[in-house]
Parts: sequence; structure tokens; C-alpha cells
Amino acid sequence: MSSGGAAARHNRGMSQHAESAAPGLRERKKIRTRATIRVEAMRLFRENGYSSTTVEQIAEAAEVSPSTFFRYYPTKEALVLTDDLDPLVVRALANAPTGVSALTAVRMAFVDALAGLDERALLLERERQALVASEPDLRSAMLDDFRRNLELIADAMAVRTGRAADSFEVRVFAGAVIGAVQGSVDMTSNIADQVTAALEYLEQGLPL
Amino acid sequence: MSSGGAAARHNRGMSQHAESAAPGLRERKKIRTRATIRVEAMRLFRENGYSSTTVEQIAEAAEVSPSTFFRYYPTKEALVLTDDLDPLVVRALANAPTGVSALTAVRMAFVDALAGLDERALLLERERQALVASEPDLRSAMLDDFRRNLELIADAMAVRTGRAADSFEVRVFAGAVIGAVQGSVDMTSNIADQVTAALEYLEQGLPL
DNA sequence: TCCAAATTGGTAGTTACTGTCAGTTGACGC
DNA sequence: GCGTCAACTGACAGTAACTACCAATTTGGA
Repeated sequence: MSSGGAAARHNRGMSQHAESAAPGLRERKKIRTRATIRVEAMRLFRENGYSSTTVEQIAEAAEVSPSTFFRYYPTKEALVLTDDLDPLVVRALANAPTGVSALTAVRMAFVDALAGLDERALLLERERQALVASEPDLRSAMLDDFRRNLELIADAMAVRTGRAADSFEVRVFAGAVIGAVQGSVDMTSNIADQVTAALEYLEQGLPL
Repeated sequence: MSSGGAAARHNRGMSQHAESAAPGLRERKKIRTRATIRVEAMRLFRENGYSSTTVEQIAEAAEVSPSTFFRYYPTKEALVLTDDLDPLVVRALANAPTGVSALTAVRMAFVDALAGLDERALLLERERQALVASEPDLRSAMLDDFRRNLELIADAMAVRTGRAADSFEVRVFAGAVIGAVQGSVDMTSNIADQVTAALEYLEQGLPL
């Protein structure tokens, strides 16, 4: 997340009929480098495991210097944590209808976002999840990522209901949603179904 | 966590009329060292911030070598993440009456556990939470702790309701509870009141 | 008092990550 | 084409959190 993508949108001059298709040679090279690093890293992780693969090895495999590696990815973890899903959820939430309950809106946003992923993205998502599941270091990092994104959701909910972002209800709401989703997701089956079920259960007041 | 406390309960021989009061000079010294390290570390964190305090500085302040530091705490993070509250909650939960709803039982357990803490412990808990909230590094580490606690609560609730510990409902329940509690606590007022309110709100299905 | 075991400190090494600085390369006006 | 500028890159040095290992000290028990 963060830096990489959106910040580099300053192509000045030129580009008469090129909108987003011809970002210039430099941009393209950057994108390719970024992708190469990621692909090589994933391969090495698969072959040797996450923690026993060093940044130096990744850099070498991708044919860049270690310095350059860190210019593309702020941390080793970021390689695995780059997440295309959560921003989609946040955006979907902004567009959710106003007539439904808060939890329903969140549920719809999740489902929308997941539906928006194509097959390749879903596959990548699976591999990512498997990797994360296997390495403890990565798990906590991912949960942190998750948390950050759900803070965004909390903000969205605050806006939606006209409350302060740090109001008691919004905080508890966000916390409970985070927790419920975390508790619900295991890697064995469909993510969307699990999230949906968890949020419905939450809306019923968690009867046991 | 792990090693330090419970594992070192092997005083062999002797101790005719000493039960848990006289753990031997060696044990006592270890406990004191452990406490000193923690106290000094907290002080340094308060004064200079978490990330700009090095393990070396902590070790020096506590008058031990860096090697020794790592024998008492496996990581720097562990200094902050050691949590005295959750085990109490879990124990209280085991003793909760069976006639009430699951969430009510949890609520009662929290209140019980919090009542069992003395003032100094509460203060430490506050400081800990503030520190964790302020440092991003710590937040992700805390989520590991979160996961552990999720499993503890899930186990207790599973026993209570006669379900499998990894059943979907139990896991979502535990996640939501912990998430809600964490979201609810800020430094400004009584923890017990906040937790109670959060769990009641949760039981109503989080209307916003 | 003496021995064995536990505890400790020191030293060397690995790895993720940061800062800097000079060399290169692509972009753009001419 | 061509020079200039900014961005990109790689090499280097350095920091800090650990880890492994061994020698010295301290402690508990006989």
C-alpha cells in the first residue's frame, strides 16, 4: 500500500492522446521492476520459506541492489502484505445504500469488493493467505494491515452516521467487526461466505 | 511471555513448611531482576519513546548485560505485551454462572477480573495500553497477543456451551468480544464501565 | 568447605533496515 | 541531435534486534 502507486501520478506535458495507457518508459520500467521483485520473492518464499529467504537473495534474483529493493518495498513484509482487497472494501462502503443498517452496509461492501476481484487476483490472494498462514511473523503483520484498513472503515461509518470518528460506538463497532472477521476467517473455504455469516451473527447479538 | 514465570516451578526437596512464600534466594533474585528490567524499560519508554530506546540502554539501566536481557524477555516487544489481565478474565469466566447469556457471563467475568486488580496494576495497565496505542510496531505485535487471547476465550466459551473450540460461532464470538473491548478502552475513564457498556452494546447487535 | 549446576557477561555474527553520495539514465526544451 | 536536470540506481557505512557460544561467577546443597 501507501506510496508506490498513487503518488507517482505526475506526468507533465505531452501525452496528447495517451491517458493511462502510455505512462512513459520510466514508469513502465518501474512497474516491471516492482513486479519482478515480487514474483521472484514469492518464488523464493515458496521454495525456501519466508524467514530463511533474505532480502539480499531477493534483490539478487530480481537483479537489483538491496538498496533498490527497499525503494520499491519499504519492508520485507510489505511484499506479502500488499493487499488489493481492502481499498475496494472501503470504496464500496462509501457507495453503500443509506437505507440499511450499519452492519448490513459493511456486509454488502465486503461482498461487493470480493466480487470485483478477477480469477487471477483471487488466486494470488489465496497464495498470499497460505503464505501468511504458515509464517507467524507474517500473521501479525497482516492483522496489523487489516486493522489499519478497518480503521478506515470506522471512519467511513462515522461519516455515514454523522458521528465523531472516535466516538465510543464507532470504536466498539469497528473493533467488534475486526474481531469477528478475524475470528471467522480460516483459509479453508470461501472468504466472502465466512465474512457474511460472521457479520450476520454479530448483528443478532452473538447468541450462543 | 512463555518461559519466565510458570515454567520455573521446580523447587525440589526441602521447603518443609514453605509453600509458595519462600521460593529460594535464586528465584527471588530472578523475579526481582525481571521486574527491574521491566520498570526501567517503561521509564525509558516514557521518557524517550519506545522505538528510540534501545535494548542496550534498557540493559544498562537495569544493570544487566544485553545477553541477560534476552534471557528474561525474548523480544523487546514482550516487555510491553505481558498482560496480567486476560488470564484473570479467563479464570473468572470459568466460574461464571450458567443461567445467564453468554455475553452476560463474559461481562461479569470482566468486571470480576477488573475488581481483582489493585490500583497499581490498573495504572500499569493504562500505561501499557497508551504505549501500545502510540507505537505502530507494538500494535502489530499486540495482535499476536490478541490471537492468543481469542483462543483462550474461545476455549472457555466452548466448554461453557458444549461446542467444539474451533466452531464458527465460538470463534466469531470470541473475536468480536475482544475486538469490542479493545475498541472501547481509552484512558479517560473507568475501564470496567467502558467494558460493560461495550458488551451491552454488542449484545444489542451494534445498532448505529 | 567443596562440587555441580545455574546464571551471567562478553564476543562475534546474522539480518532487516537507514542514510548518504556519486554515477547513470531517461525526459524534455532547444 | 544535444545539453541539462531530475529521477533512479548501486555501493558503502552504519544501527539495532536478535542468536549462538564460551568463559567466569555465583548459588544451592552435601
